[in-house]
Amino acid sequence: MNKTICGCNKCNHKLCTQRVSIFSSLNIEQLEKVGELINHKEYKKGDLLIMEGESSESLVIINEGQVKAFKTTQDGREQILYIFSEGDFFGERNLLRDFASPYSVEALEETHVCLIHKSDFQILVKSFPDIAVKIMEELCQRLDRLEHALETMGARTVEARVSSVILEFAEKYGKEHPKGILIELPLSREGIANYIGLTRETVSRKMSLLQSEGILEMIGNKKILLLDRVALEKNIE
Amino acid sequence: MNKTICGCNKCNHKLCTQRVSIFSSLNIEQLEKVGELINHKEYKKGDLLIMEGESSESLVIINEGQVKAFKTTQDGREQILYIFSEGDFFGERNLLRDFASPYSVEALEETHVCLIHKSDFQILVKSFPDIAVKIMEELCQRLDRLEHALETMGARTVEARVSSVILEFAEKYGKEHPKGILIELPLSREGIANYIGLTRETVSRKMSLLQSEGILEMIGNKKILLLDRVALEKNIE
DNA sequence: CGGGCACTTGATAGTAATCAAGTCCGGTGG
DNA sequence: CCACCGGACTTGATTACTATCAAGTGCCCG
Repeated sequence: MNKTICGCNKCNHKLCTQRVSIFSSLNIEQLEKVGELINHKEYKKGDLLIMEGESSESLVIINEGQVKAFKTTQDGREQILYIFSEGDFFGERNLLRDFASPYSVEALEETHVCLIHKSDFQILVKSFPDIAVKIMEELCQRLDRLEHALETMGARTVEARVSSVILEFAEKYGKEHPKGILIELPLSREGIANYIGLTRETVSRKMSLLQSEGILEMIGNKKILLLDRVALEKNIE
Repeated sequence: MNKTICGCNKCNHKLCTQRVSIFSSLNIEQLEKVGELINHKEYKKGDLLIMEGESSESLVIINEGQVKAFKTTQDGREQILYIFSEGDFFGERNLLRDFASPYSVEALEETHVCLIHKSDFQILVKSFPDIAVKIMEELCQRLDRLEHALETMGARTVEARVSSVILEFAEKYGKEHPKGILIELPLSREGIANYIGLTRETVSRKMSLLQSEGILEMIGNKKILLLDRVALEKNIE
C-alpha cells in the first residue's frame, strides 16, 4: 500500500481511484498519476460536506460511507435529491465553470472522501478525454434517476410513492434473505418523507399498512424485510 | 445555401449545426463536415417523434419548433419532463450504449429536426473531444432543471407550484410588454397540470385566483400577461 | 438499565381530486 | 365576414385524502 498515493487506511491495498467508474478507462500507471492529485477527508455522521450555494473547488468522490444531497425549500422543508454511496461523486457542476453547489450534502454515517481540485481535473480531462465520456454516462444515469423520481412525485396515490421508494431501496441496498429481500434503510422515516415529498406520519402510516397487508415486515426502525415484491410493483400501477 | 449540407428551407443561409451549442467549439470548416452527416425530418403538431421504450439510432436536434418529452404513468397520467425548443437535443442516452428512450416525445407545433446517427456521432466525439464537454455542460443544465423541478413538486402548497411554473415560462418564453411580461404558453392547462403533477381543474382555479389578485392577466387561453412578478416570487417562499 | 429521540397511532381540519355543468375560444365552412 | 361547432377551459358541489396537531410507545445507545 502506497501511503503517498492514498493515505486512508481503508483502501485494502487498492488505489481509491480504482473504485470509481469515471477512471475505469485508465491503466494502473495512469491511475497512480491521478492518485497523486488526490486529497482525502473524513466526516462524521451529521457533518456537512458542502452547503447549498457555496462554491467548492473540487470534485468529491465518496470512498466509503453514505451522504444525502438536498435542497432546503423556503418553507423549511428538506427535499432530498440523491443518496450518494461508495463510488459516487458530486461537485461536477463546478469543474468546468464556476457554479455554486445546487444542493447541500450531509454525511449519513462515517464517510471518507477523495478530492480532486478542479484545475487538476481540467488537465486530467484534456489528457484523458475518455473521462468526460464516463462522466457523461454517469450524468445520464443521474438524469434517469431524477426523471423517474419526477414520475414518482407526480403519482396520484401516496401508496405508489412509498412503494416506489421501497423498490428503489431494495434494488440498491437489498440483500438476499430466505423470506424475501432484507433492506437496510439509508434514511429515517423523516428522511424517506423528504425524499418523496410527504410527511413522516404519512410514511409511517403507509408502511404500517403495507406490513398489515403482509407485503413487508419492519425489523426495528432501520431495516425492512420485503416479502412480496410483486405486490409492491402492482401498487405502482 | 448549400443544399447538400442542409436541405431544409428554414436555415436562412446558416448551417443548422451553427445553431446548436454542442458544436459551438467547431470552426466553419468542421461544421460543414458535421453537416454532411446530418439528415432532416419534419413533424406536424401532435406527431410522435419517439415513443418511450423505443430505441432510436440517432441524436435528435430541434432546429425549429417545440416538443414535449413525457412519461406515461401506469394510471394513465402523462408526466411531462421537458419542453425542448430550438437548439435543444434529445436521444443522448443512446449514443454511447444501447438504451431505450426513457420518454416519449411529441411535437407541440410544426417542428423541424436534424438527425445524427449514433455511429457518426461516436466518430465525431473521438475527433472533437470538446463536444463531449459541451454535452456534459448541457446535461448539467438539464440536471439543474430537474433538481429544481423536484423541489417544486415537493412544495407543500399548490400556489407555489403554479407560481413556479409561470415564473419558469416567463424566463423562457416571456417578452417585454409595457404592463409586464407577456408569456406565450407552450402548454395547455392540462399540459401545465401534467408538468407539475396536478389536475387541469386545479391549475385553472389557481390561475383564476392569481388573476383576481391582480398578479396576472389571462389573454385568451394561450397567453398570460404577468403583471406582478415579485408577488409570484413571494408565493414560492 | 434508563433516557431521549424516533416512530406510531389517533382525531381533526383543510385542501385538492373528482364528478358535473356550463361557458368561452378558435377554427371552419358557408 | 359571420355563424356555427367542437374542444378547451372555468366554475361549482361533493368526496376523499393527507397534513397537522397531539399523545403515547418503543427502539437504540450510552
